[in-house]
Amino acid sequence: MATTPTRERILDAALVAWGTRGYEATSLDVLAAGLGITKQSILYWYPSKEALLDALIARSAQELAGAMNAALEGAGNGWAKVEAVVRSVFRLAARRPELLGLVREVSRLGPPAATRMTLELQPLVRRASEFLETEMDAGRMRRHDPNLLLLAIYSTVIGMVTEVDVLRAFGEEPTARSLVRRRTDVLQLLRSALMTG
Amino acid sequence: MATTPTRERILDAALVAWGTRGYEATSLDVLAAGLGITKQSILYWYPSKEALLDALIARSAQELAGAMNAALEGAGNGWAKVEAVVRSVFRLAARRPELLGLVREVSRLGPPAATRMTLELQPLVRRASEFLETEMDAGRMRRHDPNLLLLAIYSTVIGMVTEVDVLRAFGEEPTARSLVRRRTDVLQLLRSALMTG
DNA sequence: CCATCTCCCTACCAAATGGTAGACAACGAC
DNA sequence: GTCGTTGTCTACCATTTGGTAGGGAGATGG
Repeated sequence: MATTPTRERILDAALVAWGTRGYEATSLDVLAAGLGITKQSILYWYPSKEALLDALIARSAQELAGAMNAALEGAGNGWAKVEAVVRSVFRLAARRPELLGLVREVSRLGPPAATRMTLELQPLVRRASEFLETEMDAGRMRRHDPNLLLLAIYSTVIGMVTEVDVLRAFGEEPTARSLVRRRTDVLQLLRSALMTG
Repeated sequence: MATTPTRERILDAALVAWGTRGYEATSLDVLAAGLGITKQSILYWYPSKEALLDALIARSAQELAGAMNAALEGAGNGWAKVEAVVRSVFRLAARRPELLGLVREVSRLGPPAATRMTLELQPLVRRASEFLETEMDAGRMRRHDPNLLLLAIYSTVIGMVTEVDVLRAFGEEPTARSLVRRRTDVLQLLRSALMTG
């Protein structure tokens, strides 16, 4: 197994720390200590904390968009495809729970970080919107504002983060499996609202 | 108009600042400057930053629970009541947009803050759960896990915060009115999934 | 064997943070 | 008038933060 280069290891550590404890709450020193290096080594690879966040956003957005795009371009249509896309996110989130946490964190941070991530994901959103319109034109889905549907689906996905928070507040650490099952159930609630027939 | 006592003004300022920019991101100095006082005056009323957060959580949870309780104890049943409760939150959030922001922020902060808020809202959650069970027993609502339904409804409400973030990422400041309309639409999506007949 | 480049380190620094100590003005009670 | 209380302030402080300057070990290449 090839040793991961420092550059990537820093991104990994930042993803975990910032996606769970938060950006302001995790200093470069703490980040470095967890990697067995010093803060100055981080600043060698990334000129500032903000630059590191920027790089992390770029990589994470690409990872998310990549997974969803694959499902979106794949076979099938109607509800099956909606489910396939959402499931692709769940699979990713089960492997890297901090990814969704980072999305939540970045959107909370506001511009310029949030703007950056939003722009990065925009092509994907547009493609998803087009898909929904096609489905509605074909009569396979009830007619709604596509952006509204995307928002509802997005809420379902990002709700996973909230759910983790709530469970943690009770001192309970949820398993990836239980989370995915639960979120899939919530998704099913949407199904009967969205689909015709 | 009676001048609001300092104690309350501090809570108000903290709610706005922490509910939008975040807890770690807003120092006591900044908070005090906005009030035209010094950090030491804040520390006179609240022994520490954490104690201030604690007091803020208590007051905010009470405010939220109070509004929802009134709607929950009111007349009506079935979907009308679900809508009444959610609308009561929307009305509150339209007047004090930072309230939901604080809920999001606190759940992100994790224990002990999140635990505190969760406990504070627990009675309300239990009562809501009982209401849903009554409705299902009476056949006015499809049978589901009540906690699942609450989670779905909660996602709809808290999604308002996410929506604000996303819009702000595009440099757009949403109006309270447009937000409420939008969220009500999302809520309607749930309706057909939940109700019988 | 020397020069260069890569990568991480030690040593600092200025600014900001949460918090403490204590002075001081206003004010009501006696 | 004096005394205690209340509420705010100025003056500090220790620690932490993001960031800079520069040294040095080790590989690489001529």
